[in-house]
This record gives sequence, C-alpha cells and structure tokens, in this order.
Amino acid sequence: MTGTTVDPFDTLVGKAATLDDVAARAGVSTATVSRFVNNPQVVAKATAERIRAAIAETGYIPNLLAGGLASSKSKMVAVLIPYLTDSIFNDTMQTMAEELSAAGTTVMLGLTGVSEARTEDLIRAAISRRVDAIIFTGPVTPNVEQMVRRSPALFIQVWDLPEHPIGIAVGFSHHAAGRDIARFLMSRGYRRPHVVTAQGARANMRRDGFVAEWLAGENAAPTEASVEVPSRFGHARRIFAEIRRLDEMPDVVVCGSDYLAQGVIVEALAAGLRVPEDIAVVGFGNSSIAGEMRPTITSVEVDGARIAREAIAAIRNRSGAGLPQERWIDVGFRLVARESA
Amino acid sequence: MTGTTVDPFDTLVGKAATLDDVAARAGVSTATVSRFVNNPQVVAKATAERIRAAIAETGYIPNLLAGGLASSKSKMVAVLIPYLTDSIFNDTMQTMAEELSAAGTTVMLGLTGVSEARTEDLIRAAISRRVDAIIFTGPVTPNVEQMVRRSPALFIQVWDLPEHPIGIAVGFSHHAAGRDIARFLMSRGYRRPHVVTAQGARANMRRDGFVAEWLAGENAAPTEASVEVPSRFGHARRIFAEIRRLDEMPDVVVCGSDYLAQGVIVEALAAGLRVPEDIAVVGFGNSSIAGEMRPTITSVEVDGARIAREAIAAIRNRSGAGLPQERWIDVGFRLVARESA
DNA sequence: TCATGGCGTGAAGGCGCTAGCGTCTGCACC
DNA sequence: GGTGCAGACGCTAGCGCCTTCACGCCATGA
Repeated sequence: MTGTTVDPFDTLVGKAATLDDVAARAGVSTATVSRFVNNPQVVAKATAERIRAAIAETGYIPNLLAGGLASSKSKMVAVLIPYLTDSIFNDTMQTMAEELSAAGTTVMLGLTGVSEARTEDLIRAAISRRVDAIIFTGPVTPNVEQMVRRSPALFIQVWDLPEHPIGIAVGFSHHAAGRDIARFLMSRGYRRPHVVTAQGARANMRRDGFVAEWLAGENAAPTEASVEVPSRFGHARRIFAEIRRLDEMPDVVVCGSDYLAQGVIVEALAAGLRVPEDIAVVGFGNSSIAGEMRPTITSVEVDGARIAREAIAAIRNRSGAGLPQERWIDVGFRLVARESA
Repeated sequence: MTGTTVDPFDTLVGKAATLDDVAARAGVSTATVSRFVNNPQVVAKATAERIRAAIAETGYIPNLLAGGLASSKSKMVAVLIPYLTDSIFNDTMQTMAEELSAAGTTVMLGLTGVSEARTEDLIRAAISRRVDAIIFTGPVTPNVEQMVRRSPALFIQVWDLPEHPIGIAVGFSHHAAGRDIARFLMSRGYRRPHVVTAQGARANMRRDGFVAEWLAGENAAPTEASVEVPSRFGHARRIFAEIRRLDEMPDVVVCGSDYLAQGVIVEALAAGLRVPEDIAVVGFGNSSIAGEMRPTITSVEVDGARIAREAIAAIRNRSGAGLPQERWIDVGFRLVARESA
C-alpha cells in the first residue's frame, strides 16, 4: 500500500482559464464576464447564456486574489478563538462556518490559545488578507487595538460585552451569569459551593459575579479551585481529588464548562457518591451533552448559534447600507435547571 | 448596557500604508522593501534597519491579496472537514491550525457536512483563493476531482488511504483497524459484539473489516446498529435502548467514536450494569476522554496530530524543492486496551 | 593595472480583475 | 423621421505587490 513515488504535480493540465479566456470564447469583453460573475441580472439573457457556456467549457474559476485586490473587498472573515477541542465556542464556530460559507464568504480560522503574541500574529495575518471582518474572542492588547483601529475591517468581539468595544460586541454579561448561578443555588438551599474557575477573563467575571452575590447572601465564602483553559473533562480527576481533601465536602461544584461538569459527575459516581444528593454539579454553556448526560446537567444556556448569526448580520448590515449599528448586542443567557443540581 | 448607536466606521484613520509609502520613507525602491519583507537577509544591514523603522512608523501591513496575485502563491491552505463538534478530526484540526499559522500560513476552514453540493462549493472557493493546498477528508465526487485536477493546489486526503488518491493521502487502513478490533475481542473471549456504525465511507470500511474477520473466526454474525454522523455522545440513549430490546444482550459494544462509547458507558452504568463485566465497550479515535473516563475506554489510537504534521510537511516539501513524494503516507493506528473491554 | 565576479539595488512589466466612465444600440414617443 | 432614454456593453486605468533584468560598485585575483 506504500512505496510508489510520484510527482503530485502531474495532475495539472495547462494553465487555469482567466476572465480573458472566457471573454474571448464568449465573444464579449472581460467587463461583461465580470458583471455576469458578480451580478448576473445586469447582463442580457442571451449574452449570459453564451458566457455561462464559455465558463463551463473552460472550467473557469475566478481568481479572488485578483478580484479582492481590484475591489478591495475580500469576502473573507477571520474567526479567532482560543481552542477547538472541548471548546465552549464550538456551537458558535460551527454555525459561523456554516452560515458564512453558505453566503459565499470564506472563513479564516485562527487559534489564539492564550498567547498574546500568537493573537497579534493572527490579527496581523487577517488584516494582511484584508478580511471584511474579524470575529474575536479574548482580551484585546494595545497592539491589537492599534492594528484593528487602523484597519477597515469590522471588529466584532463575541461572547462578551466589554465596556468599550473597538467595533461592536455580541455577547452577554458573565458577571450576571455568575450572579444568577449563585441565586439559583441559594434558592435550592445549597450551602457550601466549590467554585472551579478557568484562567481567563470571562471565567473570572463569572466567578466574581458568583462570589459577590454569594457573600451578599450572608454566606461563608465558597471554596475555590482553578484549572487551565480550556476547562476540560480531564481536569475533573484532580479537581475531585482536591475536593475530597477539603475539610468539609462541598454540597455543589460550580464548573466552568459542561465538559468539566461531566467529568466531575463521572468521578463522583465512580467514587460511589450520588449526584445530586451527595454532591451536586453545575455546568456552563449548555452543550449538547448537558441534556444527554446521566444525570442531566444543570447549566447556563448561551445561544452560541445566535451569537454567530448576530455577528454575521452585523457584517452584512455594514457591507450593505453601512447603517449605524448597535454597539452592543446582548443575547442574554438562561439558567437551565436539570437533574444534577 | 445597550442602546447607544454609533458608526463602527469611525475607528478608521486615513488609508492603509502601502509598499510605496514605506519605500519613500526609507528612501529605497519598492523592490527593496518587498525583498526585505519576504527575504530579509538579502538586503544590506543598514538598508534593512531603515526599512524596519519606516514600517514601524507607518504601521505598514502587507497586502497579501496583492502579493498573492503577483506571486501566484497565496500562503493559504484550505482544510475541509465534515463537522467541528464532537469530531474525531479535532486533534488533527487543532494541530493543523496551530502549526500552519505558526508557519505564517493562513487556514481556510470549510465544513462540508455531508452535502456534496456544499463540498463542491467549498472546493471551488478554495481554488478561487488560489490556496497552496487543500486538505480534505471525505469522498471525492467527479466534479471535485475534475476541479482539483485542473488546479495547481496540492490535494491531500487525510484520515484515509484511498487506492487512487488524486494528490497524496495521509491516513491509515480503516479496514485493518476494524479487523484488529475483531481480533482483540476474540482474543479476550467476547462472543456477541454489537457493532454501531456511522453513516460514512470510513466507518463502513471499519465495519466491513470487523465483520469479515469476525466471521472468519467461525463466529455468528454480530448484531448491528447505525447512527448519523458525527457519531456523538447523545446517540447513546437510542443505541442503548435498542440493545436492551435485543433477544440476547451483546457482551461488547463496538462504537464509532469515543464520544459514543462514553455515552454508552454512561447509559449502562445508569441502568445498573457494570462495565466491562456486564457489558464491555470499545471506542475509536483515542480522544483525550478515552483515558480520562471511568472506566477508561479501550480505543484505537490514531495520531491525528501526526496526520496534520505529515500533511504540512508534504506541503512544505512541495513548495520547496518540489521533490517527488510518497503518494501514501500510512500513519498506522494502535489498539489501546483499557478498562472498558 | 585590468578583467572577474559578487552583492545590493532600481526600473519596469505584469499578475487577473473591477469599476467608473463612455459609447452604442434599440425602442417608444412625438 | 427625429429625439430621448435606458439598458447593455467596452475601454481603460489602476489595485499593491513580485520578479526578472540590468546596472553600478567594490573586493578579489592574476
């Protein structure tokens, strides 16, 4: 099945057809072919038919590098997220990629991790390609801000609502989400939460929201733990081991993602504990697994797909009429009570 | 937090600097600046320093649309996978995106789903952007084959080793993987496997490999079930319910992904069964959860990161010397026996 | 001293396409 | 038959950059 050595170049036959080739073949000017490609209804029926045929015969595929250069519109948007695996942004990303390509827009994917240098490189790369928009999730460094302000690309910060967005923001208040989780747990009578926070700005905002509300309720301070981002299933072993070493077992574990929550449940069950009777668990993100796990996981639903759609609408809106837009789009969140807490 | 209406355009200050601006400021020709940007070591030390300063002062960011057009090299590769969520390609994708952007190459992401039309659109879009390579996973339709053969882009099929790859292939034999799972289960004394296959070419090859080997061992035919792709955690409920309705309970469930395997384990445990004593489970892909689940999941390890690296090496190799390359790169696989079977 | 050869640089011609500006044609109307 | 008016189309000047070619300069060796 291996060993044969070939030159993969050999598949190429001749040179790719250009607008000129098509135009010559159809007996029209390049301008008309260009119009046909970008705006078919402005060319006459008969001409359109000839051009269509010429394109089919030549196998012409437009060169968007040239087109983008000439029109200074790239029909490309960059989407920058920290991780792909076990990521809370998965739904957003999936919807984004689906809807953008359905609309004929190319998606440039960038994985920033937690590195500022990497982030800046990716922003620079995006601007280099003259993307129409940059969809971004994460903290904005001064360098990034400067580059972005200089660029005509629309800058969209998603999954958060910063006070001073550079462009526009589509997200929700993480502080409020944390607060609502605290209220929910208090209403259910939980007394000793253990808060597991991932090392990231947004997770910290939720944590602060939770703790502030919790303390406002005249409760003792919750115990806490921290995990690296992304907050994954696999972190659960250590987290659970730590919990067992606490002086007093918490009665509920507040997790930064449903994957981590799932892991904690698995560990608890394996240790012979009942969930939620012996220990309750709360997730975040309402990933599909939250409703599918046994027990089902109480979580905070964030409509990732809607975030994607709002972002895309903003892009379309701007490239169209250039209307003034809302600077913040709050998609809210919703606590979904299930079996685990 | 909302309501203020602004024009996000207001962030733009003037026009982006071009090569000419930098050249004028540094007192050199555009050719020299271009050389500095693409191949710094060929310009003299002192000149380089002047150019560096000019770039910093102007905030120049190269226009890769123009650069690509002129050089007919886009420094961009398209990566086309079916899904992002719960996908077995996640590791490959993550590594791909990390290493490519580290190498200054832009990643164009395309989600093909299971639609041939969508796939063809994405291939066309990739060629439109004159990508250097297309990394592809899935069946190749005649239309795709034709477009790809006409294009100078390197076509790399990953996660599989088709008999007649269009460009090159990086993967492993799914048939052999299925066969080895069968052998493993026979050696462990299992008698009644239940095979859950996702609706996809590769999954079917594994299934065929499994069944052929199983029957060769003078065993009764296994029971089977099928799930939509991607084979996810959430499918487990239905699968498990079906299993319970079988005349005879299987003693092992062979799953198309670790996520599904995880789901089956959760269902089994929730039903009071012991894993693997009452029912064993085998996954596929050796995702991180396989080693983290309780019980840990027996799975087939495929080095997704290596697939990514081999693919990238092939691209680099070709754009460099253009050496003849292996047409097939077999990264193999490895059955990892753990607690669940 | 003079040829030789690098090395660093500049000039100029595209790369393939778009968009503004103009022209031409056909048709309705007077 | 002349006029006006669109609709359809062609011309042309770039978009910003890369790359070949040629040139001048200086160090080297004979």
